[in-house]
This record gives sequence, C-alpha cells and structure tokens, in this order.
Amino acid sequence: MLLTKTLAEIIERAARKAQKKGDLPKFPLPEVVVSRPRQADKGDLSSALALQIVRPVNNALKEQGKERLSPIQIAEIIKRRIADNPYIGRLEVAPPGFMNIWLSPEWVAEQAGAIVEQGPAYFKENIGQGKKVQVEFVSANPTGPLHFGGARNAAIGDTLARLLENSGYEVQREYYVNDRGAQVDTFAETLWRRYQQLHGVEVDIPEKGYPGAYMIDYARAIQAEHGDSLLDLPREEAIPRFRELGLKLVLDELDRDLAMMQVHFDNWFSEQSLYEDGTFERVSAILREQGDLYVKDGAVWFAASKYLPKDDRDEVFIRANGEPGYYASDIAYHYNKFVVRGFDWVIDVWAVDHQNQARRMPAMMKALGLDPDRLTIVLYDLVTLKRGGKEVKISKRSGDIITMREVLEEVGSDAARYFLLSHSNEARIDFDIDLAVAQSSENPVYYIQYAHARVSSILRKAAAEGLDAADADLHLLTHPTEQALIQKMLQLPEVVVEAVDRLAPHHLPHFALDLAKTFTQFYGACRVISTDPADADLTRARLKLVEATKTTLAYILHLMGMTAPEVM
RNA sequence: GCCCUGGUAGUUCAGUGGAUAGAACGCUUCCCUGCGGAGGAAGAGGUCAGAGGUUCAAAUCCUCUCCAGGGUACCA
Repeated sequence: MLLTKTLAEIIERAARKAQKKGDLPKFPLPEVVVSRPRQADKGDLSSALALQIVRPVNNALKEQGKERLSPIQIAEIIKRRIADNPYIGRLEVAPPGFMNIWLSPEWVAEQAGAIVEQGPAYFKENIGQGKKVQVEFVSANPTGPLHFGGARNAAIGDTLARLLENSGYEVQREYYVNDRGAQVDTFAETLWRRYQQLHGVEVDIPEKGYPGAYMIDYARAIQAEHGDSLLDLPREEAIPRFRELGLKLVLDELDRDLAMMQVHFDNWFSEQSLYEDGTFERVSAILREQGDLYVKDGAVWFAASKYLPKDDRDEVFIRANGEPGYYASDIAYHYNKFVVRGFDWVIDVWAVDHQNQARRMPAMMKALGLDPDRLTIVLYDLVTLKRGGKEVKISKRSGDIITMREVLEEVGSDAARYFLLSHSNEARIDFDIDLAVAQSSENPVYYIQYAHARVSSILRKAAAEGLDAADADLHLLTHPTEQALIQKMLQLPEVVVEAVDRLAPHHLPHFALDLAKTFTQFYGACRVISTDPADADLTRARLKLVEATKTTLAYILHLMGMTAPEVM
C-alpha cells in the first residue's frame, strides 16, 4: 500500500466532511499531498493542506461576510473531522499550519508480519494494469563489443524494465539491431579483409573501417570454423557472407556480455527485417498518401514540420543515393512497435547525444496517427571512466575500446550496476574503477549486501537453535530502531512509484543504502536472539522483523538487478 | 548563434513548492569480554554558481548572467 496516498485520502475525506458540515466553505479542494518531514519532531508524515487552501477559504468567508480563518484554525477544523483509522497514532497541528502525523506504533509493528506474509507483493502497486510496454535499450551498433558507455544504458533500461514488471505492466525488453546500412557494410568489408590477411593475402583494411584488434579475433573465429573456404568468394558474395557471419559473432558476444550484468533481452529486432517484410513500403505509402513526403535536392523528405512547431526541420526520408535515411527506419520501426505489435507504451533508452533525434519523434508519432505520449524517450548522459581520479578514454585512437566486459570483470556486475544506477539520468557520471572495486566500507554496495548476509546469518542461527517467529506478538516491537526499520520498509512502495512515474531508477540505490543503514542501527541497538528464556517472546517478534527485512532487502536488490548474498 | 542538460559539504552524489538543505566517503571525539566490526554513537563541515522575480512558503518555478558538457548531417 501507498501510505502517503492512504493518509492523503483520509485527510481529503476529513476536509470534504468539514465542508459538508459547514465548518469550512465549499470550493474545489486541491490534490492533497502527504509528505515525509525531514525532522523527527515534525512527525512521520505531514500535510500542508491547510496552508494551501487559506486563500480560497478566506475568499469564500469574505463573500459570506464572515471572519477569516488562520491556517492553524483550518488545520484544527480538518483534524476534528478525521475519521477513525488504524494508521494515525497522533496528529498535531503545528505552525504555520501543518498537520503532523505520527503513525500508530501498533499498526507499524503489525506491518512486519504483513511483509513476511505477503512477500514482495506487499511493496507492489498495480500502476500498469496489465498494459503492454516495451523497453528498448542498449541497441548499440552491432559492429563490435559493447564499450563501457553501453553499460549505463543497460543498467537503466533493465532496471526500468524490472520496475515496470513489478508495477503491473507486461514488459518486453528489446534490442534494436542496426544490421543494415553503410556501417555494417564497412564492418563486413573490414572483417573480410582481416580474414584474407590471416591467410596471407596482402590487403589493407578500409580507410574508414574498424581498426580495432577485436576484428582480428572475429576473423580468427571465422577462420576456425570455415578454414580457407571463403577465400575465393567474389566481393559481391563475400560482403553479405561476412556481414552475416560477423553479425552472428557480435550478437553472440553482446548477449554473453550483457548476461554478465544480469541483462537478458526478450527480443533482438532486426532493422533489415523492416525492409524485407514490407513494413517500410507500407509506411512509405501511408506517408505518401497523407502528402507528408516531398522531393528536394534529389532526396525524399518527410515533412516533420507539418506536425511540429515551425522551428523544427524536415527529415530526409530517402537519401539522394536511394538509401533510406535512419529516420525512415525509425518510422518503420515504431510503426511496427505500435501498429503491428500493439504495445500500449514504448520506452526507448538513448544516450544524450541523440537528443535531437528524440525531439523529432513526436512528429513521426503524429504522422502515424499515434498519440505521442505513448512513446517516451529516456535520455541519459554519458559516462567517463576514471582510474585513481584520472580519466581513461573509453575509445582509443587505435580503434580499441574499454569494453563493458573488461570493466565488469574488474569491478563486478553488482558494483557496476549500483554505481551506474545511483546517479540521475541527466547527470554525467565519473565512474572511478578504483573506487568501485574497493571492497571496503567506502563502497556502499558491500554495506547493503552485507546487511542482507547478516540478516541471513541471524535467521540461520535461529533455525539452528530451533527458534522461529511463529505466533510472534509483534506489538513488542516498540524500540525506536525497530519502529524506524519498519517505517523505512513502508517507504519502499513510494520509492518504486516515484521511480516509475519519473522513469528515474536512481532512487533505488539511495533507498537501499538507507534501508541497510536503518537495519544496522537496529542490529546495533537490539539483540535479536536472546539467551535469556524470559525474552523468548521478544526474540520471536524480532525474528519476524528480521525476516521482513530480508524480504525487503532482497526485493530492492532484485529491482536493481543485484545479487542478495546469503554469505559474503 | 540557437536548443538541451548539469553547477548543492573537502570529495562523490541525492533532494522538481514546505518547516532547521541530506547521505556516503574523508576528518574529530567516544564505544569492542554479545546474533557476522565490511560496525555503532556524537560532532565539525554549505553564499544550494551569481543576480533579479513569482509565492504565505523557492535548492526546487520564471528571467538574465557566468562556468562545464552535449546537440544543431542526405552519420546512426
């Protein structure tokens, strides 16, 4: 459940009742917001509703010739109309007009049991109502291994997918494979020449080809499988053959590398297929019939300006050389996503250097007769790699790159995902390998996982001693650190809803650290397994609390795509 | 030029209209004869880049300026 929403509804009902009973004048209430104050002495939750409505209240009172009310008086009036409920333990009106709420400690304590009983379901809100959503991410050009920049895309995209599938959406993860066009041809050409070189043929790789050493590895892999049987192919056969062989090698490698960071795609979508199954023709016909296409300078243009404010420019649809431009592929691709496959919502995760392209997408949606709001482009800023405070270039002049695989092998998937996720999408990231790899208290990743391992250890010990939490009297959980721990867990649904609303996964790692911290404080203050028989009841209650903590920590780690270790 | 995004503690970063701006790391002091010390408690540390404005209330919204990065292709 969303506690803030539940309490907002209670307050809203009280305000309405006050209006109905004539305590307050009638006017449309604003949305009631309940938030969490920073200071403990302001309560667990708080609403500023009285402050928000002073003006309409007093305007109405003035019209009626009555005396004006202060925000504090308004808050008191609302307070008196609050219905009985299990959540609120105490509600105080505080200057200048806040309503501060302390949760009922009994209700809070009971939630430890509810969390254990319901498991992760306790934290889930059905926002999606079964809507079909596609998250398309990574989608790096299939011309070599993923460089480290792609890891951020993978972390964001996959975590968004996890957030959505745990919020009532039906989610598909898709990788868009740009397997046609000049760059793939150049890639095939380079691979062919490298293959020839391996067999002693004196050829150079293309000037604008792919000089990286990994291309030689691909060529070797082809040599290993096909020997010299491809040497005699004429160019017009060699290029498509090497394109096909090379793509397979690259995609296999991408799949393996992404699996290293717990990322698995449901679908790898071929750009080329859009031109083979008639989608491109269909889309061209639609746009032509609508009069959205025109010829200029030998190229066919899409009149994006027809659908967007006049400061936007048109896009090349088919280039003068007869090749479709990338925008043409994008239109066909999104036609396929929405019209053919019927996704209710599509999220594309792009690096910020595609910002201009992102701005043009609404025109495309409108031209296809689709609601632009059904497509969301999540832009994220780039990653710079550092080692000991000094920048390391992700791609080098030689064509060699710092691959995602190398970094993952060094720092591990959990630390990489945690760090990449902990920054807001719009913020640039300085990824310091040395910091991420440090397995010390300065690395929050291990602090969080350590909390989970410690929780697991306590439960193992309890089990070994024949203790369990059955029939625990949870009302014994009154210690401030016990209450604080449960209250922290109660915030998780709000964190997830916020992350989904704003497509901002960076709230998760911050919450996880908070939760681990709160647990460790409880652990430091309260002994769970007591040797004193007189404490048997308290031990049972605390074991329940520890079980709830394990559920919560494991779930948040799962949402981030991180492991929840039983031992470390 | 125009457009987009950042600028918050020594450092790395949270905080998209609420009260005394938070966390981690680092620093200072204290606590280890107990379930895992990869700890716990207390503290120092801020011109929220700057200047105006809107509001009962601004790090948050608006305008301008400064700094950093990105975009502005018949590349993707």
